[in-house]
Amino acid sequence: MGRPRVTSFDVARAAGVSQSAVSRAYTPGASVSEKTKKKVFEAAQKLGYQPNAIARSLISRRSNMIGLVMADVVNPFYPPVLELFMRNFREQGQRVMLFLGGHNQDVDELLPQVLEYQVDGIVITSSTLSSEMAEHCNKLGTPITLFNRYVPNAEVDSVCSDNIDAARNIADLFISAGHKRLAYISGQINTSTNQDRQKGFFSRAEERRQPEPVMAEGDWSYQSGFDAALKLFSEEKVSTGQYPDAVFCANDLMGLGALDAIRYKRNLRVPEDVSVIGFDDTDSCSWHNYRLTTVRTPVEKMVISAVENMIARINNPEKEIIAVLEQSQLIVRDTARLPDQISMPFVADSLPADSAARATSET
Amino acid sequence: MGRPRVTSFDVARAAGVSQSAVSRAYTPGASVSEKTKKKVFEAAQKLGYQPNAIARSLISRRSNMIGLVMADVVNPFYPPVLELFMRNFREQGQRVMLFLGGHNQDVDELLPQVLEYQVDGIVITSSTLSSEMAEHCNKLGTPITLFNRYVPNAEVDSVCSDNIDAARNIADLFISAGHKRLAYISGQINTSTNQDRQKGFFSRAEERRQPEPVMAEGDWSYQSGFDAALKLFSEEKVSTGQYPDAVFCANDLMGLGALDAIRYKRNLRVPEDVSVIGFDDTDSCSWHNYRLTTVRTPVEKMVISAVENMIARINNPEKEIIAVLEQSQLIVRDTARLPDQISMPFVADSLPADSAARATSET
DNA sequence: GCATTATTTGCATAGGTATGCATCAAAATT
DNA sequence: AATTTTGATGCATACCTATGCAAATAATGC
Repeated sequence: MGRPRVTSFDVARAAGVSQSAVSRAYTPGASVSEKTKKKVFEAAQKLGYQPNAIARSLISRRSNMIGLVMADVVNPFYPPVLELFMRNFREQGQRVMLFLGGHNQDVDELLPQVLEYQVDGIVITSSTLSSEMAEHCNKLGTPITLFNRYVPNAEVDSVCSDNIDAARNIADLFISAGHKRLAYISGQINTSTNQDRQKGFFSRAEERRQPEPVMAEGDWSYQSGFDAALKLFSEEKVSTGQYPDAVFCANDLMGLGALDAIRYKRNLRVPEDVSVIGFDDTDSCSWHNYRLTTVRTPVEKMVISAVENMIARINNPEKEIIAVLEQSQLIVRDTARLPDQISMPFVADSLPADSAARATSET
Repeated sequence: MGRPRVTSFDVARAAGVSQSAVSRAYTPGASVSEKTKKKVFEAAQKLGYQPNAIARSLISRRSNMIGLVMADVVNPFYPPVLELFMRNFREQGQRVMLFLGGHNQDVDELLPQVLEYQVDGIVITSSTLSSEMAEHCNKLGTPITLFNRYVPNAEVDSVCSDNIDAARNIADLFISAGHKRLAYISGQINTSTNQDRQKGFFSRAEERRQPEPVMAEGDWSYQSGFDAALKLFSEEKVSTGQYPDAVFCANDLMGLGALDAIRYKRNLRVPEDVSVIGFDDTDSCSWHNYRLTTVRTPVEKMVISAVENMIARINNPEKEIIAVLEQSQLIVRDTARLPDQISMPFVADSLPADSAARATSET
């Protein structure tokens, strides 16, 4: 199948040096004179030689490949995460083998395929693996980092944001601002992300002696948020005034769906009649027609932590296991009435006053 | 660094067979008895053995890895493309090494890194490579497929959608529906995608003896579409009635931005005062508040073509070069007045009449 | 039961690079 | 000029698996 390849031996012959010399020419910091280096590169250039990373990996026992297991690229939360991982791993000289489809049960089946390729490490986003599998990887010496998933007592690193805490804060904000009828639109109920957000929201409401929030089930999608809101704001409830006055949506997509339903199907005003808060700070939240108040996870910081830690562990397998837990911020826009005192870190993302002016002034 | 690995020799010893037998046990269709196969797998199980794909690649000259070069994962057009590629390549037993950041000039620098890993093939989305680089890959026997980019006379396969034709059709639709003042909001002007869409739109307008469409420059982002629309619909133009009555946006994101600007900043009605058409059929187009009429590229079909062709070429390097060109469809929603006779393939994506009813009936 | 064919098995080698060790040349020291 | 130190080079081997070939075994036909 493959044509005869140009190898380091060919280059060596053409350059009049040994194969070792060729190898060293391509190894930064190896012991080679500038002169032979030059000879080697010239010969390589002429022959169209490229070092074979596969062969290198075999002998050096370092593939410089990271296996990245992603749950759901289509959810707009993930593309930026993917991009950040790619960029940061690349800066560390690591290539990325991508694997999709990581619901928890899948991951155990997927990992052997990843391990086959002798990746230097594995990052798993938003899914967990069995403890047996973790043990297996550990035995093989392949480090694993969980991103957005925490496993107590497990032998794996993890980098998460504190969903429970953030959701508790949202409850606090709603209540302190005087909302009386809280509601929650859930993500897929069996996911840990959803469970944490729900738990935080409900538990804080209870602590502050509020009636239990009403809940409608979604699946993270826009349409499910839209539908869920139609249920929470049934025409009957709207006509009797017995509709929620504060809705926490487990992610932005559902938040936007809910917004559209509340405003355009039920003709309620946001935030005057109803406050809505989302989660993730997806791009579309800042679109002019939405301006959804939401929670931003420090994704960049998290990815950088994950990558740095992975590299450190590859270089030192004995490194102690870490469990990073980052705090989120509230991104204040226009869809929620908030108390004077905001009880969590926040950023006001107001529209630049001159935006329209600037844009038109150039015509 | 790496612990001592479990190799096929270890398994062979434990199973009381030769290393060849172990290898064959893992090779589908190889000549091994069921009995030894069983012995091998049991020993492998006990030792935690996994075949080493790196070593296999080295000798078999097949890495079963595809290099996928993506331009811009953050643009919502691409995540579905990525997912499709992942799924289809996986079904063909191929893993994917992902590489980001492929603007044309980058690709030539990026490819050597991809080739190092002896990938069986390379897919490049939305970027081109120099003819020298194409020649280089050709010499190495590494097939290349361009996705969404066509290079006349080049020695590479390509799978594209016909942007020019689609844009011509949009112009036709606008004109036939009686629009008089056409406008175009461009993507980044140096990209071929934008150039094709622009060329098609303008050339057809000219052919039909319309005044040249006015144009505002965007960069594919929501905000740039918003800003571009503010320019096209300056307050002065709006007050004198001299604003465009039909806007073709080079992608959906800009289309949505334009919609928001036109409706909420300029208080014009869409589609009564202005028709807007986008491109790509991104998810958010179908959101209730937008319902953007747009053009859908047959992405799935294209990815399947690209993958099938790649596999075929890997198995037969002498296969003739193909250049697939798929037609797009119009997705009819609510943002454009259209003629009675629609001159291109189309789908009416009307809101399900019972959607709201169904959603509320369950409360 | 013997000859013939089909199926398994093991041996030995190849695939392309990195690296410890020994050798050798050059530079530095006295 | 003789000796030590430094740096460059080549040799040989290891990394782990796949596969052609020959030998051995099992299955088949008569």
